[in-house]
Amino acid sequence: MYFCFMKYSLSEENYLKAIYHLEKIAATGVATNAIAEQMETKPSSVTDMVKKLSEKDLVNYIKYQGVTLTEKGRKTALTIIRKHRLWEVFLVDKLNFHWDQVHEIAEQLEHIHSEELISRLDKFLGEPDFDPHGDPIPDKHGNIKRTEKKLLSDLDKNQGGVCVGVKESSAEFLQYLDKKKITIGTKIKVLGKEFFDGSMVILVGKDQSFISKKTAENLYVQTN
Amino acid sequence: MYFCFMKYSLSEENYLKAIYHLEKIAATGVATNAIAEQMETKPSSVTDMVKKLSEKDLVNYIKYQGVTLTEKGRKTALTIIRKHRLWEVFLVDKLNFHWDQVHEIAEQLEHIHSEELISRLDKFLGEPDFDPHGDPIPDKHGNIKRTEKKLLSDLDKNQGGVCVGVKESSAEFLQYLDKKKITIGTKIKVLGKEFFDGSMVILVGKDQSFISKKTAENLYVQTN
DNA sequence: ATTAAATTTTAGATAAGACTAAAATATTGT
DNA sequence: ACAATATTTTAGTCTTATCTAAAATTTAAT
Repeated sequence: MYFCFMKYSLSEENYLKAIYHLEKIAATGVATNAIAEQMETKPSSVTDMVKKLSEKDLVNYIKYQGVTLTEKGRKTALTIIRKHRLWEVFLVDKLNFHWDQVHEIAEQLEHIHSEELISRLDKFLGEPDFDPHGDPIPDKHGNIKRTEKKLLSDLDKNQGGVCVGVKESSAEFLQYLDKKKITIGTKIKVLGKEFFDGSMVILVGKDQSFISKKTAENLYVQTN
Repeated sequence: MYFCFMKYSLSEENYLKAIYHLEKIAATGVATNAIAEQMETKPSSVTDMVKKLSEKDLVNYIKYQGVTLTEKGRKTALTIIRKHRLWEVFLVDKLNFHWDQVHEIAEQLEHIHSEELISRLDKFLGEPDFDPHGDPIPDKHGNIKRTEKKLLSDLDKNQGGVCVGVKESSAEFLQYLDKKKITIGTKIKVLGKEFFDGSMVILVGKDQSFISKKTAENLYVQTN
């Protein structure tokens, strides 16, 4: 398979991205309905688009049986995700945006077509491995650096780790974490774990903090 | 007239920009044909779009009599131009693109919708007044800083100035200037002017250089 | 194993933006 | 002034990406 830097439409790119993210969750082929919900569109529109993507060899599609990305589709989705995450780094690191403000803008920037631009942006940002939410940035070939990532709630007493991401990424949650002085790169150590409600006392930097089970279940830490 | 940060479509924005640039040249209303040529589209398409822009109060349009921008249209065009030029500065200053490589990418970036983004980008770049081609960057209200700009060919012997822009901006010309070590900000002094062909001997930085009349007629310098 | 419910697809419609061909209006040359 | 030419607009078609409503298929329930 040769390199094929075909340009796809905004809509096609968004569908590929949505399917990529849904594929990670659903073990089977991704359902039309699921895509429709994610894209905030109607199932019938999804069917149409999926047929088109299938013609272009970006997805495997059999009527009534859901969708999976082809290799070509997966690569394409990953280049879009790469762009999205690099732009997020730019917005946070260089323009001092807050990590909960950047998603919408990156949704637009990810569709700018220019290999050269992204290659230079990557260098300018210092070839980062993670975006501001702790999600890994694929390299230009679509390879993702996999890391040992655990939920904070899975750590035992006295275990420690570095915050590398969030599971839920609502603005509310991110703002809450901010108040707790927890961000990507923050070192966390579990000082105590309450049995009956799963709450924790943790060490954040040099200060103690109390967090609920729900919070601990939505925070990823790297332990190695 | 209150502030109205309506979002316009890609196509609408491109028409506004084209009309803005054509309006500077044509004294009268801008001709449908001229817009079609600039936009690489057909006159009939222009008529359709111009009607739509007129409905939205962005242009004044009377059948068969050409188009002019309304105040609202002009302001909108200027915010797009502002974005275009700021992104060009970013591409050249931060990503080390060459000034003849950035136009196409900026054409895409100029359509990203976010006030906040542009405001922060502007600060990040040091609130520049000129883009890499020497064109002025409108401020957020659409005001352009006017400067005394002359063609190099209009300077007399021993007069000097700083290169602030080009009239023609083809890649060929920009590359030629580059070979001559002439870029925005380069100090130039006229050492000699040949009467019969208008060619010049000039001082570029510390070196002498020979340029043709044609070149001198396409280089803007600031003399004050 | 049928029927009921949910999901998915088809068929037909719509809106934006572009096109072609033909009609309408302006401009120009004599 | 008036025919010839150029420009501009209209009318109708096309594509992309949507939608609704109805039909087809799959899944779930008894």
